[in-house]
Amino acid sequence: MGIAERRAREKEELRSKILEAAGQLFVEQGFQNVSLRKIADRIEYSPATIYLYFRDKAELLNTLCGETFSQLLAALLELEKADADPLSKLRAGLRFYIDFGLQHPNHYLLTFCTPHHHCRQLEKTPEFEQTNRTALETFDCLRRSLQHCRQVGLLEFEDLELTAQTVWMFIHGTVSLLILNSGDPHFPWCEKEQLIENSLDLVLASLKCGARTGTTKQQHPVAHW
Amino acid sequence: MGIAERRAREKEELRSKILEAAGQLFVEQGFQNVSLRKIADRIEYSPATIYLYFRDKAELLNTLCGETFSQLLAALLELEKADADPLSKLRAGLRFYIDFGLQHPNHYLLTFCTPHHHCRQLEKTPEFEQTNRTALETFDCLRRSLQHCRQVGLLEFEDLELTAQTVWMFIHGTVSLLILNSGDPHFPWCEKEQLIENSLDLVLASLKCGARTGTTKQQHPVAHW
Amino acid sequence: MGIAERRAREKEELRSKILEAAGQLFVEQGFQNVSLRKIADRIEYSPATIYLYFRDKAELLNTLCGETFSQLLAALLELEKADADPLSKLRAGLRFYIDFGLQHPNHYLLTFCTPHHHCRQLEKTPEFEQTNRTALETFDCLRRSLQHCRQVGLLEFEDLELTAQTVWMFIHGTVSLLILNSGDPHFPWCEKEQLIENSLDLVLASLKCGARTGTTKQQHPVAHW
Amino acid sequence: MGIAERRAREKEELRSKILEAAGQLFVEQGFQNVSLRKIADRIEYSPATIYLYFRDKAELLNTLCGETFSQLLAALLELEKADADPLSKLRAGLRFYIDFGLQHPNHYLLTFCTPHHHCRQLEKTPEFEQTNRTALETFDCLRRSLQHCRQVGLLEFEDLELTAQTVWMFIHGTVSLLILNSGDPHFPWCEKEQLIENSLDLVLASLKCGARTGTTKQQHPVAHW
DNA sequence: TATGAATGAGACTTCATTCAT
DNA sequence: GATGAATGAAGTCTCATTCAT
Repeated sequence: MGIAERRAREKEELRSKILEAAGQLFVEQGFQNVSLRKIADRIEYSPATIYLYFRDKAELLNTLCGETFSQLLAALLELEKADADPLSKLRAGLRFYIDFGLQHPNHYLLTFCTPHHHCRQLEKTPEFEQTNRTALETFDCLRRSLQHCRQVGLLEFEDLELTAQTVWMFIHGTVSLLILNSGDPHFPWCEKEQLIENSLDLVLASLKCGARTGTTKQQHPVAHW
Repeated sequence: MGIAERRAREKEELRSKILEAAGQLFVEQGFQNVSLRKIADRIEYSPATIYLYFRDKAELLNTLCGETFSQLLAALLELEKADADPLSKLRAGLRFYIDFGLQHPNHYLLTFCTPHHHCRQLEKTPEFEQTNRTALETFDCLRRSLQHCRQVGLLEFEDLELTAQTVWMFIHGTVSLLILNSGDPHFPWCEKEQLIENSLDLVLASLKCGARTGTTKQQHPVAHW
Repeated sequence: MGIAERRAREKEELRSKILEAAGQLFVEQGFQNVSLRKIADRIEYSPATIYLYFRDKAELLNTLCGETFSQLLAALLELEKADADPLSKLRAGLRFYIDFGLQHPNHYLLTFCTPHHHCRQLEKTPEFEQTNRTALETFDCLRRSLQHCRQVGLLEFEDLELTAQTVWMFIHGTVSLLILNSGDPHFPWCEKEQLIENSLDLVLASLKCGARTGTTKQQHPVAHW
Repeated sequence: MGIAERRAREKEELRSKILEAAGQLFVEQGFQNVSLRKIADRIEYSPATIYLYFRDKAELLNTLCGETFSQLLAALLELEKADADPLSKLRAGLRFYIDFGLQHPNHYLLTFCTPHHHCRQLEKTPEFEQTNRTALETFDCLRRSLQHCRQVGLLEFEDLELTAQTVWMFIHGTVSLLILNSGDPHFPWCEKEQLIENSLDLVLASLKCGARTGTTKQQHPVAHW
């Protein structure tokens, strides 16, 4: 009994070690430059061992993304239950999303900033379906939160879906640039905390005023390249 | 003299050919799938020839991005001269930036969505310096444009630098997600044009209302992972 | 006592299961594509278990071939007992050999069409000795059958051993080409049944006429390559 | 001029070296067990170098077979011109075929005794088409030779195609067993030269007597396994 | 007895890069 | 200036085999 338990525990630990090593290497060396061999080297196991835990490289990556989403979703669902006004909760959720990305830069880049050309073949696997469902649920949190704010009159907007997607794009822009360029000495970056809070301020402000009010769509020259 | 001139001209032409072929291939096949051999094949030269023009692959890529963003800068500077109100010109500039990204998705991803681990060794090369200067100048366009709008009372904000960086982050979020996920069938994306225009609307709205007005910074739980 | 017996029986059953699964897989997937893991998967045991029954892959294969050819021998011995004239029985035996090969193409290929480089180490094992004895006995059937035919005047030939070996070579040629190329669309193969019967006709005809009669050994140019 | 020539010569030499090494290794280690690495090691070149001469392993094998056929065909066509009676020429051709196989055992096994599962993808390449055409032409030599013998009354048979294919099967049986088992100490093989000549004697005898004469197709028990 | 876990070796293949010519 | 030839390193992945439990 104890033996079986210990085995299961050890197996789970190695699995985690693989995922952790993979995540670290992605940050250190860039996603494309990490091979299964390097991951195996880092944890001092044979490359073949990895195949005992993940069918192939694609599944390893997918798992990495999936785990990230699960954690994020769980935390966001927790935040929803908080006893606070909808706007505060919206802001807290967005802030949480940003912090989460900054604390898991490798997973974030992997999930949102990397072309997933390998997904074609994964689309039918149950793991992928699961990851996908989690992602959609996560986005649902944002929809709900915005909807709440509108219902109680704290925010104004017409199209919920369009608004939610735009808000996500903005916040994603903040997270991804902070991850990628925070250490770049060639650009006079403002202080990180300031950038985050200002992002949240602007996003919420844009929805408070009623975005469309007085805004005229301008004619713009089309870029031909 | 004529001979030397012709030689110099030919040399420059081949250099351009290489860059052009590389750029095309990036668009066609995606960044990761382009090898020097493929570039060489397309222009019907030997792979070794490329090394007469670029020290290594990194330098080739860096040059390519640099040249691409020179085009962006040139176009944005052109837009500045237009005879229009500052707000329209700001909006046109942002729109142009988005379109540019969508039309050069691979260059955009390479420049803004990829960790640049290879830059260490490039930092001292004159090509890199040049690229960097271009990037800073491009960002200056945004600063100037925002400043104009504030001066004439069309927009309100306190910190110019902070605002410019935040605006860029938002717009970058729009571009990068549109590039990466526009074809993703697993997410109910809104129509691309709608997303772009809504992004511009919201960004400008946030600056019109005076972002800080009435916004209270919320206490938020810190994420521990 | 009962326990020991049951255990021995169970052990023998698992051994049979392994051999059976291996045989099936060879037919289904071709010889080269069968790994120990696939065999283990099919019987729902661990790959390691196979090593409790067979020293290594080579021994497994050897045993498999040995058992298969035991079946051939048994059937041929049965045919011998039939109440028919010797020539009919010779023909029936050869026909049986051909059919057997076509029904066990992978075993046949493995045994007769594949260089046995691994035999060196196997030569001393009792399993190999057994296999070998079976093969020799099988060939003895052919010798006996030919001898019978000669004794009763149905066939004419001088050297029994030489004749038997030649007949086997011919029939082997028929079997092996039918196995390897029967599905080849690039060659205008005659109908399989025709080829088999014609082979038998020609073989027997050659022995009826007295092969040497009137045949002059021709001078032939030696091939130098 | 001299330089280009030398280069071309050197390139051709290396190509030959690769093919030669591959052929040797097939004999020594068995076809399935030869990897590109081993071939590269033997000629003391890098594995990658082989890819400069052959697209992949399949093309290397195909070339090997193709070259063999070409040599065989050329020699057989030469034999056809000889001034001799058709029967002698037929026998000489068959003998030549046997000798050729014994002198190129690796090529022979590769071409005629190995399942060509990899050909599916090759079928459309011009190299494969060429190899195939050569093979068909080679078989045509046999057809013509048999036809000549029949025309001048030296041999009797009904169906030319059926007869040619059967003769080939017989001769192939002789060649392939001699190649594979000539060194087998477990079987009391007759002397090689005797086996060859006896094969030729029997084949020709079977066609002289008129195979069908007096041969009754026997009822035979069907093998059920 | 049976096996889960692990691995060394090796499979085919591609790539960025170098160098003699 | 241009390149044909060559390669070391690395890529993903499979396999027969071992061993502690």
